[in-house]
Amino acid sequence: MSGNQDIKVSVDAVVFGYESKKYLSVLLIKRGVEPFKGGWALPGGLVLNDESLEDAVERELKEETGVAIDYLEQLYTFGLPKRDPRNRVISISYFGLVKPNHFKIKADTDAVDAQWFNLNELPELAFDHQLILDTAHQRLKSKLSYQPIGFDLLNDEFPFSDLENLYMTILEKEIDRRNFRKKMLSFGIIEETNKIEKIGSGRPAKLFKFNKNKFKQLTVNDFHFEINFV
Amino acid sequence: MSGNQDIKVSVDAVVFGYESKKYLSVLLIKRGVEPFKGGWALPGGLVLNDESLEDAVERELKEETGVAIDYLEQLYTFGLPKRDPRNRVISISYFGLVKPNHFKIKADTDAVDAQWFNLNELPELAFDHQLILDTAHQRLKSKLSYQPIGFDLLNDEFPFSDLENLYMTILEKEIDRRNFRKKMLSFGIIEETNKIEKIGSGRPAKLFKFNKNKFKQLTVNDFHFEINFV
DNA sequence: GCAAAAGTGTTATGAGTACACCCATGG
DNA sequence: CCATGGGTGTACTCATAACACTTTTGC
Repeated sequence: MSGNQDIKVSVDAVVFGYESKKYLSVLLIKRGVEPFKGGWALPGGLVLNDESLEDAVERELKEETGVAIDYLEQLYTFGLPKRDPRNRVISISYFGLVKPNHFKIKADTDAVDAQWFNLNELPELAFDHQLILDTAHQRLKSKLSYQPIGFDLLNDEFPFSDLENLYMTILEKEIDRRNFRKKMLSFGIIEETNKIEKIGSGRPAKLFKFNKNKFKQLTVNDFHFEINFV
Repeated sequence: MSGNQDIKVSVDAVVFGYESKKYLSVLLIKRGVEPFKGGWALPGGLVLNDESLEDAVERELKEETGVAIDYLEQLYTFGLPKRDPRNRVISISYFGLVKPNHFKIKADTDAVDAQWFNLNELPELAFDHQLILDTAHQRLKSKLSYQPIGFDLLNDEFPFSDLENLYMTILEKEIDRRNFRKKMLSFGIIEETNKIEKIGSGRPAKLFKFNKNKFKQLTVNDFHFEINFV
């Protein structure tokens, strides 16, 4: 019952980014060692003896990709005996989001081969990483409806159309713009700035801001965020 | 980055039971070894090298309590370096439910000291087990509203009042009986049996049954279960 | 016939849904 | 003045919420 357990502990992160009006992206790294050398995988690695799981994820992300993360939560722990072909390694997976601002991959690191992939054009992934990714994608889809995490995929100030498009892209649904805006604003957690963004053609858009503090206040008094459309 | 990682992997289970019209119970065991020898803790233990995490939980539950579990899902992984005072041990926690039928604790086992505790009258718990328990309690509360897991806390056939009381107990809310019944039945996942239960005083109650297959069918076609009352 | 719990229907209110035109800008 | 995307209001429908009396049994 003790002494001879031989299991390694690793963390892996599924980090999503959103390119305005386009698609979801996922952060992957090219493996430099066997197994699956040269293949693509989620950023991650073994946990050090004296660091917390969260610290491990953040360290690995920094080392392997240099990307700064805006939202991070634990996803699920994958532990089938054969998920790593060599040793037994269980993986505590994390789910992360980054704002477009923080997309930049720094090249000053070990495993230089970090890259954003369109979620619809993924390469084959090492280990059970496709399963982990699917789990994260599922989590993103469902959380979007009952927690205001979408804002961590947008810059601090954003035009309303970005928010609309984000929801439509992730939920893979058409959403009525008027109803969406009405409901979003009704929560009272989005503020209008007095800035205006002019890009491309068409009428310039007002910029809005998510008021995180307001949201936290409301949450205390059994306030419920929910966005659900047919 | 490899070779000298020294972290043990354990599983722990928070198993809830419901005593009709009374209260929620949690399954605990009395520890036979240090640390916290003689104290109460969640059932669990180290994962064996060649078993899956789920197998480990089920094995430990069987060994330590003899209780057969009706619902089991992964809860959260706790991994702070100091959560175990001696070695580093991360714990993958699970969330379980048992029907009243299966409450019996078999005494033919190692750690004989397994016992059900009223959730409102808990002893002090070993390690960070109170935190794990709180997390599980939270999960139970929130899942009850959007997944039909309440049925795994009742016998296969139950009077409607049991279901009502279960929801009121767990959600700590008064619920209008007429509206509750109307909504529950409207999902079409509960069947009336032609049995009747007479107990104590008052009018005897019809017994109902949860139709799991019907529920699964519906789930495929974007059916959404949700019970929310003010 | 009294106590205890089971069973049942209607109305009012508010949230969700469907739907289409005008506005501001750049070229 | 045309193309492009931003910004806005109303009416209908349906789900939720509030609410109280009757029925069946045991004692």
